[in-house]
Amino acid sequence: MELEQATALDAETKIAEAPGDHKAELRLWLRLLATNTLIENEIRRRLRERFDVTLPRFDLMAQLERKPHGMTLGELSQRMMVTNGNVTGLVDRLLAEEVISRKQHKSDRRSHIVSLTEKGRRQFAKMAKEHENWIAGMFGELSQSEFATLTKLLGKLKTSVRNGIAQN
Amino acid sequence: MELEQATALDAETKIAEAPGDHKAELRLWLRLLATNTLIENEIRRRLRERFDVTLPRFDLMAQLERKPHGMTLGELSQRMMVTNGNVTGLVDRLLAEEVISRKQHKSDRRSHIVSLTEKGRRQFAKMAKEHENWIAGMFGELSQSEFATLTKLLGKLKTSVRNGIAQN
DNA sequence: TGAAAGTACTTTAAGCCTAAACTACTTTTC
DNA sequence: GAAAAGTAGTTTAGGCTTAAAGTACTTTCA
Repeated sequence: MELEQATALDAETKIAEAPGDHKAELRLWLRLLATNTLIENEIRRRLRERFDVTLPRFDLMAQLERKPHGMTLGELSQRMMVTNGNVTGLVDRLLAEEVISRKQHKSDRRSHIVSLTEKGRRQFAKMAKEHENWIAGMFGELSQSEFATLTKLLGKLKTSVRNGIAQN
Repeated sequence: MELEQATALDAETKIAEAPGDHKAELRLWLRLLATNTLIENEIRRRLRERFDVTLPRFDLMAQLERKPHGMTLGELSQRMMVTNGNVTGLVDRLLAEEVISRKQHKSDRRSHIVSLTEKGRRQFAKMAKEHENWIAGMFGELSQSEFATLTKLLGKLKTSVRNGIAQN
């Protein structure tokens, strides 16, 4: 039943909400978005400065690194949550840098398997190590239990979002 | 004290970590990123489908809606966490749609004030209402207390990230 | 007061990203 | 087994985004 401050959150807001009002949900979304953007912009900046690489390229390499036998473009686009056309372009650019290779699928001639080259694996290993430290540095103020709670609740939110989207 | 499922988190990971290993932090970041992308992609899709508008344009209008007297392009780019050049382009497109207006700053001739037109205010009001419901629909599975905890912890994370970036 | 430094914004070049239309191939169905 | 439906990937057109360089104006300070 408290009034809202300029920037602070208010756990009791829902109680006083008018029907159809979802300010608290909106605030959570804006906070999630802002936090994400803050991190993403900084990671982008550092990847460029330190390794002259873009975040989408780093992300694509990270996906491939987990699958030594490679994966199809379609699987890549699903995992990266982007369109096929987007992956086509990224793959072209990474092929030109010789950090990935592409070969025909054995049985399905529409399909192609891409995987990291040796050069790609080496390059990615260096980047991944620093990247991990950057993230740890940014997350340093959270305690272990806050960490665990946040990870758990985000998992729950993710499930809720997936279901909310599926239903319409 | 829970054991890890195939996809679930593991609160005890840190204890067993090798020095210099930050898998738990990385997992939190990936989960934050995935959740954000999931929501953002869906909001983008619905804004396009329902109102034929892009997320950046919606976002810019949302910023202006909170400031009836308008704001400068620089203030917009700060709040939206994008570059000045980006805002220049967005403003051009929104001017062409006549949902915002731009006028010279009274005392500083380098500066311009943009604000929503009447048409823009009307359009935004309609969109904002549905947008709020979309978010609420996606977040529906969280309890009130989970909601409050998540909002609080994200606030803390945001502060940690800001500080982590500032220190370098 | 006038040169130097700084600020607000724009322009440019290049990469990212999407939806929609397309090509080539595979699977289903009758 | 051939037409229809479906799938993997590419192309295209257009918008978003950035870093870096440029223009026009304002502030600082010697």
